[in-house]
Amino acid sequence: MSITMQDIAQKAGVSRSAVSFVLNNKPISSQITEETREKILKAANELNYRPNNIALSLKIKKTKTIGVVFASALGAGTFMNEIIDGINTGIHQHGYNLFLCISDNDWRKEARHVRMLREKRVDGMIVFFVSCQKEEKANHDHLLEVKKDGIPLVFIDKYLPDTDIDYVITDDFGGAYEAVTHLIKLGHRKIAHITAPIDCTSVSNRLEGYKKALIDAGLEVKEKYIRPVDYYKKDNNWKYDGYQITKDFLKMGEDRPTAIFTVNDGIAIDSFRVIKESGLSVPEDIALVGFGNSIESALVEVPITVVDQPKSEMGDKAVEVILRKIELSEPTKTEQITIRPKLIIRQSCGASKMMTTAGAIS
Amino acid sequence: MSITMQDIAQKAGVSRSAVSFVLNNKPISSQITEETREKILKAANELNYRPNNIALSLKIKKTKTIGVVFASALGAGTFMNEIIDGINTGIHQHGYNLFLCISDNDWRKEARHVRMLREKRVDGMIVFFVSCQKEEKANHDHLLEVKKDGIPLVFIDKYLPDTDIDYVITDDFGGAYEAVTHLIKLGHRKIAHITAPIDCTSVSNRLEGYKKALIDAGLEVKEKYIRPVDYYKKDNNWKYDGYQITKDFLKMGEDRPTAIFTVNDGIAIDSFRVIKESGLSVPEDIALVGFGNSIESALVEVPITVVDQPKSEMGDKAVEVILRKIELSEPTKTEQITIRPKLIIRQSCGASKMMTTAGAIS
DNA sequence: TTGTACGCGTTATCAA
DNA sequence: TTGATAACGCGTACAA
Repeated sequence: MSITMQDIAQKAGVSRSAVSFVLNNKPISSQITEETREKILKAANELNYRPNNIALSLKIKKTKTIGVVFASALGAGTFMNEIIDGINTGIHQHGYNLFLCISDNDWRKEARHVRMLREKRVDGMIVFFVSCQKEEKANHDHLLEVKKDGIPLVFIDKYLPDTDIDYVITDDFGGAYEAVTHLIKLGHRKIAHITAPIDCTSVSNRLEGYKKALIDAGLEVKEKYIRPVDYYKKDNNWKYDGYQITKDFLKMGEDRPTAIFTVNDGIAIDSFRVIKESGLSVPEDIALVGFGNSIESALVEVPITVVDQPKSEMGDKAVEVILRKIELSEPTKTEQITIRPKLIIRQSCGASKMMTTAGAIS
Repeated sequence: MSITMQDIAQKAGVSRSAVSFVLNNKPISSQITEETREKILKAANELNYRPNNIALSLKIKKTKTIGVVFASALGAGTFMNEIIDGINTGIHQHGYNLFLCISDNDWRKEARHVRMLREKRVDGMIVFFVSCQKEEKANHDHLLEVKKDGIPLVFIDKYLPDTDIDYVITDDFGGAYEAVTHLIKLGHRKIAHITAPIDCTSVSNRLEGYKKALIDAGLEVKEKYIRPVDYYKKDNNWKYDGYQITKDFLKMGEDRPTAIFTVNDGIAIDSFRVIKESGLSVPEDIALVGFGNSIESALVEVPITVVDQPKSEMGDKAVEVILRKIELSEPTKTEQITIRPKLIIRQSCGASKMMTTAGAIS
């Protein structure tokens, strides 16, 4: 069915070697008549020939393909898109292509995908892995196998502690620290934090940043102001429920927080709705800061101040790292990159319209 | 570097054939001692073995991979995500995987991607192609080559007229017709349409639906109410500018339209902003209906009534079609599927809170 | 220029 | 159970 060099050779009435030489512009092909060369090119063209990359890959043991695994395609607005966009740009410039897998927040599916990518002999993998699914903690053996296999692996946005696997993440600690410090500077003293009930580095680092900012400002860290959301099921997908916690905060009377810093934008938007429904207003009664900078966060009635996760930069960097590993193929040292996020000040905390920026560090 | 069956055979002290039989659960392997079988399995496990799918593909001439090409990763909110999500679900259930390419609205890049996918010997391709980029009309030869090659090809969301290539699209005509009819029923007579300056089926079908709805209601189709947007450059990407056209409409005095139907949500949001800035209000002064149902459309201050493109259904269907083509491998008849969209009534046209729905047709 | 041969890792067939 | 051998399509090296 599919056209081979043999077919071209036949049609052009030359040898298969000649075809190979010409098609690959080998130095030897300079000793081939211009006439023969054109005959070959013409035949290839007429036959709609495309080299068989599978055969090539088998031979050279390289696929020029990067496997990318994401926990969710629709999780947080365009989170995946922006990262993919970053990955994509870099990847193609270097002649690599992208194998995409979505694990739907199911670590078993993730494991299947990761093993499949190994079988497909991708040259490297960029993984946004599943931390846990409701109750059950995720298993990560399949990721360690990749490492053991010697296939370049880079985590994105979160990492596995206690391993020396490369990663590119947002400075969650620093971002949270800056967000909370911003609130403190605006005069807030009762600052709550809504966190997520999962055990992953990004979530816990944000929590730590929140605590440290309070401590550095001489404020007390109060457990009653730190609450994890619950899950609820929507469209057959587990989502976070920011409503209940916010309601709880509103019922605290005297102790009611004057500001809430949430672990992500989705929850901040939930909070906004609850606050509004209760007759209070943002930012006058309660200030709000989210984390992520999803498109939604900017479109809410009162645009929400957020820590901007540098999504496409993470994608860019992840590509840089993985290509370095692939091309050097030497046992290089671990690269663990943290990108400093910007705080985007909008209207949900009543601050002036200035913007705090910070460059990237690594 | 990579472990082969040979390595396993060696380690287990058996023949390579035995390994192959056991690993593939061949009937012949029933004649193999339970002991040998376990030795083999154990060795495979200890060596962290994964079959080489490249070698397999070369032999069986199947990659179990579908190539997916998108014009843009960030074009319209989560448009791509939702389609990919649909594609992804179906694909994995059937043991297929997904090779993703983004052409950044550049048809030359698209051509490179499509040819690359042919070289990678994907079993089929789902393509959201580039219609044109500013001034220049896109070339589609690379898509015809795929067809000529006999590789199953399905277009998504728009198609190439004058070809018999399969596609799965939204009923753009019907959706537009319903949207405009809705406006007419609400009493509007001066209904404008903002279209796009590109020559592609989805855009022109929406325009035709708009016209037909007017005609069927006995209203006149006026050219002054039909205007294409201009492009502008943002983040190195061409975007549509809905602002200027809307401003022009507002300046029409007596003839000012009382309703605007836009070819997509992004433009509807632009229009909303212009209307609001001019001191007028939606829907009291001007009603608005968009097309797409991007997340943004629901989050605007006045949530926008939109035609809901059935994105994940399009993905689903595209997979169904392509798998049918792949597995049958017989020259089956062309499948061109049109999915009827729903009109989602929100607050931008002042209609009551009911929802018009319609099932899918094909 | 050509023809021949090898190797990449697998499946598959056949004879031992 | 085991070898041995062919085939998949290509790159490459070598002898003619």
